[in-house]
Amino acid sequence: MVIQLRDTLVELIRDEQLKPGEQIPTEHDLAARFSVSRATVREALKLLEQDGLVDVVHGRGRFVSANVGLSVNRPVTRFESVTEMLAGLGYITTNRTLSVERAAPTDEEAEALGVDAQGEIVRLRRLRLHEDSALVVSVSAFSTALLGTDEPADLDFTGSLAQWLAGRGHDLQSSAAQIQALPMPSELAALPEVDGKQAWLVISERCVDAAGRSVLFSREYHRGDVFTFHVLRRRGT
Amino acid sequence: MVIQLRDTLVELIRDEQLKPGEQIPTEHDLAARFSVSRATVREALKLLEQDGLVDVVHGRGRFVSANVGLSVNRPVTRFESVTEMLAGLGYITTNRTLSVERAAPTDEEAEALGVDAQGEIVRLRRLRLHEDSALVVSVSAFSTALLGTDEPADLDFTGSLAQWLAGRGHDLQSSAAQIQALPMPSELAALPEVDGKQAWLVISERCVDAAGRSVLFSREYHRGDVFTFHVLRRRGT
DNA sequence: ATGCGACAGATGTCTGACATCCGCCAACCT
DNA sequence: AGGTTGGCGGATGTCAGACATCTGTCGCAT
Repeated sequence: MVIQLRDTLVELIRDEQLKPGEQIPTEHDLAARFSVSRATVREALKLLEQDGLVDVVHGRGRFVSANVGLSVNRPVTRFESVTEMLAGLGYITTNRTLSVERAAPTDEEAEALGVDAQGEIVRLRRLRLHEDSALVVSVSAFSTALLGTDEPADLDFTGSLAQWLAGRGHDLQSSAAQIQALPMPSELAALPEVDGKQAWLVISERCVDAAGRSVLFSREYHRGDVFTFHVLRRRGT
Repeated sequence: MVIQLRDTLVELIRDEQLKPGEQIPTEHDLAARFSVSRATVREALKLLEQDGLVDVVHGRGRFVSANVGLSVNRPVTRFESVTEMLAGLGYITTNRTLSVERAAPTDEEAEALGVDAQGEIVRLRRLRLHEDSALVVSVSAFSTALLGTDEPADLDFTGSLAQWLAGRGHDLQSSAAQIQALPMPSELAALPEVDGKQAWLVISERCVDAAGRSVLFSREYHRGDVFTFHVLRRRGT
């Protein structure tokens, strides 16, 4: 109910054309208007404050803040698989697996997955192709323990890796990501489908499942002339 | 007090080594422990829920969620000027102004600033140099109204543009930003300090002041081999 | 004119109560 | 014996009312 009220209040602010600086109704009024208690109203308003949509001044009231009016479509802060992202952008792509193999982890992979640097991980390299050109190049690493009795070569990763992991009990929930602009490593740039002259927008992320375990480290190269990421930025916090 | 309690609870979760899935003390216990009312505890906990740090199950309790353990240093979601960012990363840079001039806005600039496409804006192009090499190339646009009686050429922008705007009553608060990986436009790549072969990490953002006005549209090119942005990503919301 | 206090109205916090949901377990029925 | 039901404890969700604290305003006394 608090959540519902919060969303209602957001609508109210957006729809009533309340401009930054304007005062919003008091807790008492809102409680009366929506037939809920003041405590409930306060919890909803607190959420809006944390979102930076309203500012509060003790003794005076609440005022819509500067951030209203700023919004973006698919913020990078929303965790989603490459498959989901491409579908959301309307791209029809085909997946091609370049390689699936057991290999020694890079330092980065070892640290992210919490495995020994002398150990072994599964590394999966894939292309997302659109009209015979690679839009995204993915290099993913995960623990060999997830294979169970299967060998890497037996598996079919042309679908969503996130889905495959979910089937093994690891629902990806969130990640800590790095964003860089890099050229394509020469080994991958050598492929005919991969444009080696592009700037590539690279997301390297450590993904954790619902239980908080680091399950996947992946680096996704997004073609620079195709992809744009969006994000809202705020002072403080 | 709610905010203070929220931060205390975050510490409590982090320091007590509570792992994802573990239950946190009940509202009643927390209220007793910190000598506050249950209402106050609830407001603080609601904030943690919105942050995705705890999950709540009606009738059972609250449990620390998967996102605990994920954190990054200087998230892109934190709005800061290039000057602040470079200082935070420990770079000592010198500013060089390439040009300040009245000019016709690009479509993008006109839309972001809410000015007529046939109108005029001030465009400022600057370099942040480190050891005679450009780390960041900025192209900023703002309304000519901000000049007052001054002419562009009279102004000194070697300091922080954000500070200059603040002095004119426009404290930059937040922005909606795009992130791309692009080559440097040829005109700027021609400069000896600018590496034209680099991939550049580009942030184009519309910045709004405390009153919610779109004050500044800027595009910052960050050298790809130097800069890495960080961000937390979460499912939902 | 200036300063001070009363006052209204807003948010911040507290208290106690009841509603609802969940997990558990004992009593019950078949 | 086994499955169902109902009660109970404990957790969150919501409510009503009260008081505390802060802000701006207005009127009155100096």
